[in-house]
Amino acid sequence: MQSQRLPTLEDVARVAGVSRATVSRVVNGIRNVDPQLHQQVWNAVDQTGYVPNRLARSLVTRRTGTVALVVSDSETHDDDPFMSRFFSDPYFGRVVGGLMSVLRPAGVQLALQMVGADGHRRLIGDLRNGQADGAAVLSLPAHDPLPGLLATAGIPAVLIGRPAEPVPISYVDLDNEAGAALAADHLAARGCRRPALISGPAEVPASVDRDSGFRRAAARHGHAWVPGATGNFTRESGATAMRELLTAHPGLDGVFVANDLMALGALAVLRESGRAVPDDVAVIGFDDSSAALAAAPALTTVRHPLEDMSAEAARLLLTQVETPAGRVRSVIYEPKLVERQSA
Amino acid sequence: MQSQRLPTLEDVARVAGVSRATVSRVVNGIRNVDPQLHQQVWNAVDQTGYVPNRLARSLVTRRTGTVALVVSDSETHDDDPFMSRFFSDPYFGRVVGGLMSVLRPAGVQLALQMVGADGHRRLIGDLRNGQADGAAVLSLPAHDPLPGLLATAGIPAVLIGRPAEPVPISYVDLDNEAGAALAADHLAARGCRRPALISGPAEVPASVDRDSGFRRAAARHGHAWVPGATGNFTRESGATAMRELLTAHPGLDGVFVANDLMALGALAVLRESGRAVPDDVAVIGFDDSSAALAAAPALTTVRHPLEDMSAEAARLLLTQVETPAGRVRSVIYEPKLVERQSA
DNA sequence: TAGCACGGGGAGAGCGCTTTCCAATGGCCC
DNA sequence: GGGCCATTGGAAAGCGCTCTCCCCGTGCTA
Repeated sequence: MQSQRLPTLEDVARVAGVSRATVSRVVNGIRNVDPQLHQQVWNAVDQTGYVPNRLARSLVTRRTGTVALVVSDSETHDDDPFMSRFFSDPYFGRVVGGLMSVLRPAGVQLALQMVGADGHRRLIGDLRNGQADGAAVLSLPAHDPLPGLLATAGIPAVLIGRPAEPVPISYVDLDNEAGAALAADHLAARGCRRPALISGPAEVPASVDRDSGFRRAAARHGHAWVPGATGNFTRESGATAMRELLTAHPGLDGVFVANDLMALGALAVLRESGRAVPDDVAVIGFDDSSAALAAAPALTTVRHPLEDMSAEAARLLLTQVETPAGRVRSVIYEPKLVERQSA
Repeated sequence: MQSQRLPTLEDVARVAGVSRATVSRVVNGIRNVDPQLHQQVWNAVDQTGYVPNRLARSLVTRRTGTVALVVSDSETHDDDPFMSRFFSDPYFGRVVGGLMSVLRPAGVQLALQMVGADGHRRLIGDLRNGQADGAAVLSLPAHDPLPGLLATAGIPAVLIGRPAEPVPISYVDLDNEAGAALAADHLAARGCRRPALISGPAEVPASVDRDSGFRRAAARHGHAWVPGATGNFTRESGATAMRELLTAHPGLDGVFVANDLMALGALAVLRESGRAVPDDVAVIGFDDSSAALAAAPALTTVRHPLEDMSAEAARLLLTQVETPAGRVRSVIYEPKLVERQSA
């Protein structure tokens, strides 16, 4: 192990026979430098194997070339198994992939930050101190103070999914209402007479929108009221909800499930109960996650372009980092229905 | 936006009426400081809202409190869609979740680093410069120079999955051979007479082991030779492989698939072909990822305790960071069979 | 020929923190 | 009561880098 001192600017300068300042200029491509010196410096860099120290650089430039992906879970605790569930959910990976697709070409790195309720102050402090240039926020709990704190602190930040309370902060989101309406329309078009609904947690904005979007569209098709049950976006909760629904309304012939994972659970229960999908009961999911294709029958679902949205979030964040004075912006995506076999 | 200068140690010192050094000692809990001053300092910290600047601290301590999760894909390019595939694969999320379960309580942060072949030198440089205290490496390509480079540079690092070539570096891995043998035994126990095999890419060590493990165990059960096809760990490739297999060996009555995702594809093809699972053909997957439960019928599979392994990797990494002189270590996990409905 | 503008390079002051070294203080023993 | 050690706080030297000044030299104009 060669934990020798690493070459610094100073060393390169000595080898090249110039001053630190000049090496810095050459390395950063700032200002014209005499071509010959320029060459000398690069030779010295190669010779010494110099790599600029990002930390030192960031300390003075106040720029890190890193953005944070903040996963805010102020309501859960460290020992809560929730987190592992969250990471293995396809959701997380899609977000990371989308962010990376923009960040990587831009040479920006991604740091993962998980914060609980106690970590907010610390996080804001670190961010303001230049721990990262900005933050993409995945806000899990329904009423999260974090977006507000970020806005107040003037930290470049973009939310993935709109905040529960209005906050002057940029975000990308999906038109969840429209997506749910798509599902309702499709069910109606198939001739469903008794649609039902499995919603997500009532505090999550996306759940609420999917719920109301579906009900409103169903109403347009003459269903003044639609029976519903609630889950928490996990497979198991979807199964439970489906069982409830079946007990209370054995005659239902279509169900819209607020995400694919729950739909998977619903599908399993339907199968157990001896109902054929889609012939006896049509099922529509939401997200078009990898789970949708894995399902049998393959899930008809509402496509949630999470990768695109995350990529856009990264782009917004990057511009915001460039131009801190810029306007707060939001981009809403239109969902579309992906028709497969379950409905 | 209050982009005022943030309070520094200096400011706290002024407010508390002591020197910077004293504040530093108090904040870091180093050496006994007079209890009264101690209190004064903390008051001043609260009053100013001081948060230590991690960058500045790291610059001098040579410790960052961050480890990197390096995803090495030296064979792919930026425009390769491979990466998005990788992130949405359950694999990635499980690794992150496992690492986080150890890192978070330890107050260590995770930075995501993706490097292509061109980025190696840069990565090593950054790491040595103290960009991160160590690296957990997810090495995708078969013959990756990165592990060797890390070892030579003396950077604390742990591989998740053993390196293709022997390299003096710590790693955690699964006994893939044993896992595959489990599958073969189970198939035999069910009375399969014509087992087949869908393997992963031939260059990936895990694939090779699963392949040879299965064949060896099958041989013990009297199957001197087992027909096989190869995929690349994606669902689609699993479907293709299954089709090939079915064409060449229509009479097969059991198949071991080297990962769950491919098994999903295989299941779909089997269904199309009118074969019942497990009655006509028994299917066993590998990984016990979330996909296994989503499958219909639910997949019998070999459990790959990736979260535990990643957590252990994080632990190894952390000790290695503490004790750079420590021995190179490897931890091998034992797989076990999870019996569900597909076999 | 004197004056001036401008391009290019060096010196040095920090960025915010830790940590070594030293001085001052107090307590204790002889 | 004086000397010595342990304890505690301060001064200051960096960590490696950027960037503002400032100076020097060249080439042009008047």
